[in-house]
Amino acid sequence: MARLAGRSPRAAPRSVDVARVAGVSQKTVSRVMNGEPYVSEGVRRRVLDAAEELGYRLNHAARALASGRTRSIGVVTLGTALYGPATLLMGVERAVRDTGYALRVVNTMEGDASGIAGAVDSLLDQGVDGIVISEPIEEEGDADLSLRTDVPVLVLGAPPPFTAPRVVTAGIVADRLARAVTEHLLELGHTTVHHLAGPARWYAARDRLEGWRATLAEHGRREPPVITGDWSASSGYAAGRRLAADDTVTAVFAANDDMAIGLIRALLEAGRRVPEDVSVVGLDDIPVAAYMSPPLTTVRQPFDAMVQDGFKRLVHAIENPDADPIPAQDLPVELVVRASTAPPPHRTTPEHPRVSL
Amino acid sequence: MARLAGRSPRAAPRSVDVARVAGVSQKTVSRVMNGEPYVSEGVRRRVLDAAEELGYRLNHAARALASGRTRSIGVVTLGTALYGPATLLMGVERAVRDTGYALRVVNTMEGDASGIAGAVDSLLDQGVDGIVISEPIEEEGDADLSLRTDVPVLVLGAPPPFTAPRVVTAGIVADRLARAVTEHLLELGHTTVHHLAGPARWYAARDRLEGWRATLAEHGRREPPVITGDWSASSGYAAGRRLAADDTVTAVFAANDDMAIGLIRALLEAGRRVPEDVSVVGLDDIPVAAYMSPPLTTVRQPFDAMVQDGFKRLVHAIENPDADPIPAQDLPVELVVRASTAPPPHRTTPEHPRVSL
DNA sequence: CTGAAAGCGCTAACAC
DNA sequence: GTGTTAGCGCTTTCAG
Repeated sequence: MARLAGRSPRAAPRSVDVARVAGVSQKTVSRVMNGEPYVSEGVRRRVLDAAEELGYRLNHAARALASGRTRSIGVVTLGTALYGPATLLMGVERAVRDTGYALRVVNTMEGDASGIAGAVDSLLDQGVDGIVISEPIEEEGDADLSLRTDVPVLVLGAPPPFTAPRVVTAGIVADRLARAVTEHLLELGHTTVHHLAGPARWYAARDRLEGWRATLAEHGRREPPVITGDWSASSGYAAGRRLAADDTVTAVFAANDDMAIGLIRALLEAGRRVPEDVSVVGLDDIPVAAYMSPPLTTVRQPFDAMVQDGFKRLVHAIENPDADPIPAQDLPVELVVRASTAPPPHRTTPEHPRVSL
Repeated sequence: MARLAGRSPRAAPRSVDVARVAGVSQKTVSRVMNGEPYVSEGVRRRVLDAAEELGYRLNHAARALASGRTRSIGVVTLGTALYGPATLLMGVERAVRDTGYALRVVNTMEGDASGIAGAVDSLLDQGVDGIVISEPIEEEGDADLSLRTDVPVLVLGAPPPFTAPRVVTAGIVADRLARAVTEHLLELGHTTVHHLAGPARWYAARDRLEGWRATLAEHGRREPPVITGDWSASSGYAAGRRLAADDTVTAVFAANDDMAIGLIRALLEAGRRVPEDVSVVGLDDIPVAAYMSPPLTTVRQPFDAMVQDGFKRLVHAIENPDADPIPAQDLPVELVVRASTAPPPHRTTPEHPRVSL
């Protein structure tokens, strides 16, 4: 049945209403709203004025239905306020707003049944034009995740072995983070470096683990057993208690700053001095890292550049389906040396009878 | 012009396609997809099977256009990875997924021209059914922000003087956070408490400032000059350098943990012991707070409960436009006493000759 | 440079 | 319980 001849007074104005006021066709209004060429300046102004006067607001649902594109991109994040993921998400929001796309967010929680694939699915379901997966973690079953997607996908952080038609990745810093840390410690004179890793399911944790391992191997150093935490300061603390008992430990690389902080606390409580007895380095450079006692040596990832670069390439892939993808940019890693690292204690005989300096 | 008789093979299946396969009308498919009653079990199964077989996926844009509702809610956040805002956002994501709504995010950055109103506008523009404003800050011009919105709005964190048709707020912890801290310090025997506030534009900062001020007044204590930071550890450090120079300072309440951490570092560097010479308490209980040296005394906000409660009420307001709003729940504040607070140093002459107990 | 007509895929309202 | 009919407000295609 016809809705009604004279629409309810409070109904939102439509483009035809604007057209009527401006004295043009509805299609012309559409042209103006989309910034299409071939509209004379005079008409454009009239339309804009009419729209303004009526308080016209384009209906995105109608546009999406008619055009088949939603002009929105979806992001899959972990449901945590962890520094890395949270910073990345904010970066994506910032990047997206400049492009005119809207942002839809869905998160996977660790141990989530449907996982990333489910999240991607729900995004596809909502009809996004592109997808960003931030800090992926490994799914339950298959190691090789194949995304059944026809929209471009950007993977931020350590890229898992995704199989998807149009994937773009960013943040090829991969093992360079771990390498920078490990080499710093080795250069300081430590015989070897211990590693407090992140949860094995996180690709970011694996990258660091492998980078550390490779660096040690290249330098012909013994690889001590790995300890695994869960990114939290409390897991770092637990690890620290174990490590403190072993006085061959002189250098530890924690996979993130939170764990490094917990670790240092445990070391200190056990009477091991940092950095005199043991050097500790974290990763992230969280805002408080510089204000620890001692100030934490750490590595910083170029989150902003990473997101910006990745996003630019994602949008390119969305808008130029057939063009070649833009190559990824090479991003710098920044080692921030502060006071939690130092040369190893001097060893005369079996043990270290030595004070600072 | 007609698109084409036999749709392109790769086109997504529509509900009519499902209907054809299931041997029912298109409307029945719609009923099944929406879980409407009055569909026999047999038909429902046939439809579901057909949908599954075809890989049918409901078109949300079409649904939104036809129904006038998008089943999505928008969130306005600050573009920061600060603990409070980030945690709140994650909470909202978690809450939203259980309700079947989709989430759209837009962020305001501090000093943003359009500010919250602009963000709300862009959300309205995208057609959301409800809006969440997390941790609002004051806009450029007007103090009294009136949102021209017809959808319900949930304000998380300190509610500003919003004027909007259908606002719901959550997190009435308001001055209780500051009160808990200030009273804790006073009970320890400190004559007064200094305050390192957050940026004045943040309503959350004001709440804390006022709570601290009120508590001091109630106890008849002198109110020391306020120092203002920007939530960062480095601003806390700067404040700490100033405070360290004044040895009448025995207790400081920092408006968040990051600033408290910077503050403590500055105090320590200046040779003032924490907590023996000066007690410091933060606010948030960030994950590393317990692993500082000394472990930080702080207050924790019930973020999860706050979001859950608020969100439940928002959805209620969306789905029952005419019903009375659900009253806000009273939320607890949790003071976490660790080692950064202690009774004030013993003073022999002018001041309080007293030790603990 | 501008306009007319025909849908996009779904839900709403009403029969049967 | 189920089907029919009319749009939702845009973009698209093709004529002018």
